[in-house]
Amino acid sequence: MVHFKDKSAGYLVNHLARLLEQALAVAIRPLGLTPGQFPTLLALWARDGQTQAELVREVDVEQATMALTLKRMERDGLIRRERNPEDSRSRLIYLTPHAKALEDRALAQAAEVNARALADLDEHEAQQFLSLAIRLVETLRKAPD
Amino acid sequence: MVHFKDKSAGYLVNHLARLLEQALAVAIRPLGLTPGQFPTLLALWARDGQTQAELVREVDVEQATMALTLKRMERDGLIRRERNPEDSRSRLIYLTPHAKALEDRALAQAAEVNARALADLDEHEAQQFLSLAIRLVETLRKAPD
DNA sequence: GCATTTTGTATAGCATGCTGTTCAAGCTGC
DNA sequence: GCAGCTTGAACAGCATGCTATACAAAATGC
Repeated sequence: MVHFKDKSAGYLVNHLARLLEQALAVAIRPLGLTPGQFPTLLALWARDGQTQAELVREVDVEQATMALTLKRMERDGLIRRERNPEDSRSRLIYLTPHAKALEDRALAQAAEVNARALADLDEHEAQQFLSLAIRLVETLRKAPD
Repeated sequence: MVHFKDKSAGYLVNHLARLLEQALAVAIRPLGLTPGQFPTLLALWARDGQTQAELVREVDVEQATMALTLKRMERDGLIRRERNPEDSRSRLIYLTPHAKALEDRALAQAAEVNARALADLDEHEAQQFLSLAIRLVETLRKAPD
């Protein structure tokens, strides 16, 4: 019998997200990183010295979530904050040398987890899955409700 | 420029899962339900009177997670627990009449959220996405690490 | 030039997930 | 018939997400 859960995008995506997050957690634990830090690290590896508000827009989480993530990253020695000469409400967020040094190994672990998840799909199917996922994200980001 | 996040199954699925969970939260809030309760409700609507261990296997979350979810559901008047005559370590979990009465409306809301997420895809693409997602879930559930 | 609005952050409170630990009850083997 | 293993469940501690609130600094309007 086919259950609701095999026909529900929400159910499947939630389940898949938990499995992927777990796999990533295991893969990057030896580096002292956690899955929740990954999107912010990607943004900072791409461009160092951003404000919290910029990171919020790029990572698409709520400001309160980003504030807490940055607090943990600071605690863990991944970032430091310096005053922003342009706007004294905000501070600029910079990666520590330690966090910069982790980039290659962290990306390699993430790529390995992705490859493992997609292992059962051929090249075309994998690309298809990513394209469709992007379209769902875009659809939901635009939907006002 | 294409970012890592547009090529990473993990990044995309995490983002998509957050968007879908949020949309579902809004849609079922008027019913007094939360997204985390949904998988357990689906299992109990399909078969009432299961043990916690059975629900854990069906929903595929950790036992501690299920224990806490059930505690909140009990607090919210969605379930009650009765002693299991077969095994006094466990209790059988039953939906309250209130929770049973919510089934149709809750399923309708979930279906509406799924439809909205898939709105940009045609019939074939939507089916393709669900099939591929199922295969990723199965691959990761089998992977030992 | 000042009141109002907007923007940038922090914090509290809560839901949902995890690991680790503990404990009771059932099962197994000798 | 009991020691030891297995199974069912609860709870503590923590990460990651959300909403709601609060407040300071910047921008805007008149």
